[in-house]
Amino acid sequence: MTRKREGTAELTLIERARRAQLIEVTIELVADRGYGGASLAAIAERAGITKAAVLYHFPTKAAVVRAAHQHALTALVGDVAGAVEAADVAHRPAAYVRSMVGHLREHPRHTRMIIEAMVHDDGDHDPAARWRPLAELVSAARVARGGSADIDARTTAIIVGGGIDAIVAEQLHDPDYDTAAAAERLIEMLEATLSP
Amino acid sequence: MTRKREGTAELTLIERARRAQLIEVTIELVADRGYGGASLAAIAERAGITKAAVLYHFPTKAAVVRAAHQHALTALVGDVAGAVEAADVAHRPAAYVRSMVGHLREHPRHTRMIIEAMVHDDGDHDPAARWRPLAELVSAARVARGGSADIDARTTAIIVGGGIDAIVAEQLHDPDYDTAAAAERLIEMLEATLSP
DNA sequence: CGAAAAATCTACCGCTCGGTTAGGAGGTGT
DNA sequence: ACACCTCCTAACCGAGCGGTAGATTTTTCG
Repeated sequence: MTRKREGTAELTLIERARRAQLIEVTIELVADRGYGGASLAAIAERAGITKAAVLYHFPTKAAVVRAAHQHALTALVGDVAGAVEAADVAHRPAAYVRSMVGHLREHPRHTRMIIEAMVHDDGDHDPAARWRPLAELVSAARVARGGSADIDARTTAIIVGGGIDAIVAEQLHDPDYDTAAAAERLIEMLEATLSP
Repeated sequence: MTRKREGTAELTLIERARRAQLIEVTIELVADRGYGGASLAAIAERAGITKAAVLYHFPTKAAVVRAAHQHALTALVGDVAGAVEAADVAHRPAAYVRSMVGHLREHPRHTRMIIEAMVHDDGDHDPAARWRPLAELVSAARVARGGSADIDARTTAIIVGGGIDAIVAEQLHDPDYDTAAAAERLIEMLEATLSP
């Protein structure tokens, strides 16, 4: 019986290590072969164990993928949040774009993982929701520059967010692509709508 | 043996009709339930026939999806090409964005079909290639305005293309979203990098 | 050492997938 | 009446999927 520890989990060291390893290989797999290509058998094989062992550590395949997605996502948002808070309000949208593109450049697999999970998994996920933090930074920046709160910061955020995704996608295809320059160009376009 | 007509196909009327119907329901299916949700059984059921009958008209499932994708794509590029040619060179990038967003607004299923096929199907598809026509319009427009050919029209095109995708994705989630206004905002940002 | 607990393996189940095979209904031309 | 072609169905196949059951090895610890 797959009785598992309940409540405030104190995980064994090896359990921790396995979970971390499984998350790692799942990210690799999803990044390289897409969501559908990350079957339990494939995950197990790359981790050097069997399907059943994988399902000993996670209740379902969906849980594995969810954990992998979460792992990639929290690393990203932590990084970006740090960079954004270090900037003054008027330049936070730029800092947001710069740090996000930078992080994704250094962790391309995480990128694919996040995009794949977004696109495929949860049916109707609102794109606007994903970029709402950016929308708020845009509004605040406009105010800080003496303008009115942008009445359609939502649209600006959606467009810029799409630009970020596109830059990262291009880098995934061509590792030599200069994403830093592309980010600056995107920021340039963003600034054009930011000033009053 | 599935011997099929070879060479310069003269298709029967009913064959034409079935093929068109199958393409139609495939587009619906892919748009609503994603690429993976468009199984042969699902396509057949929605068309009122059996899987085997579907495979009588198309050699493989991939061929059905390819045909559906092609159908959606040619309609789009025809529409856009017309609008672009009607504009003078300096304003063609704007016309491109406007007409593409407009077309996709009127045919939301086609949109999903195209995006889904791009993302999922053919492995490593270069995003830059998809937006290369736009990149050329950008270069030409800069020249027409007396500037130098943009040295990184590629990046501009990638960013703007990502913006288009994002606007359309948002419309798919929220049918009341004002894509026309969003397109104008995107054009505004584009124009900022277009003038010398 | 020896028992309990943790981690894993082997073997299987039911399901769905894309695709194949053999054949039959219905119209058409001779 | 017969053969032919088009369009379709019913039944099946092998592979891969996520998941389960029970035995078995490995680790932990008194």
